[in-house]
Amino acid sequence: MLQGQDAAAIYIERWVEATTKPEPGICPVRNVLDRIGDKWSMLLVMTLATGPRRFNQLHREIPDISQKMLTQTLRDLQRDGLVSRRVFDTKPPSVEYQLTALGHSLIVPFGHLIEWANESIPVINQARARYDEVA
Amino acid sequence: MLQGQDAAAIYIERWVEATTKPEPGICPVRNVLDRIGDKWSMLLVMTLATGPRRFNQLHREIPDISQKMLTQTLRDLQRDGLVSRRVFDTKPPSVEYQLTALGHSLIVPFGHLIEWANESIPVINQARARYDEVA
DNA sequence: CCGAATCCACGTTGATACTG
DNA sequence: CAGTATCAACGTGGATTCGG
Repeated sequence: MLQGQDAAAIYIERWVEATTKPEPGICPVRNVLDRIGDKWSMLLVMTLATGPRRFNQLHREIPDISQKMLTQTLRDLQRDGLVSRRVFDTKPPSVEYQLTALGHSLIVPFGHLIEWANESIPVINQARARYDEVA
Repeated sequence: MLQGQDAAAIYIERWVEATTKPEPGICPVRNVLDRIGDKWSMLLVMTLATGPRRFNQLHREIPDISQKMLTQTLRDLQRDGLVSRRVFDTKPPSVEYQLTALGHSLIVPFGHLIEWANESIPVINQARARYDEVA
């Protein structure tokens, strides 16, 4: 993993590399950002990070999400290969969701962002206060 | 910076730390994710990463963005302390935008995400193809 | 050159009701 | 238990027009 103050240059290169690919559909960054940026995906990923869950179990842990969005977000995550879905034909049926290896691999880079958010939020709030007070 | 296979546990802790704070407004993660996830913020940040730009200069480099969203996104970034704005009262007026130290500090953790996106996009596309073909 | 202001189309999300 | 289906509300972003 890269370190140091000028590591930024490397990341800028990667950004260019990622955003200039004329790949199928749209660029890798937008694909990932659209998922990460949506309202529930990362909350689900981080919840599943500690172990598999069943549908209503997830719903109980995250009461704010609607049933529709829980289903939809899980489908999207499954489609992207971040989450796997196993059906046990018990009666009544039971479905278990868990992170795939790919899903787990997202936690570390995402964690760096969380870390940055935690460290930076005081500065951000300060900047916001200053900005708002002028206006 | 943390490494290794079980670093995930640390990041999960940080996630909990960040999401359980009953801070002013909403949690740090949502604040940061809302910015990062929007349509233009990171594109602007990465464009400004290589040096300051003037308004129309940015507009020329990113033709797809509307003037409204360019202004609005720059305002939001400025409010969060990620971008600074300097006005030169020449005639006609000229305004220069550049990343702050905080803005620059975002590049590295964001870069990890880009790196993940670049590495993972083939797997993701594969997963999507498999998912779609069943349906 | 650097915006502000307005209007509107669209996608995302939520609420509610129903089903195997 | 684990969904689907339908409808409505809301916010984001784009197009356009105007101003200092």
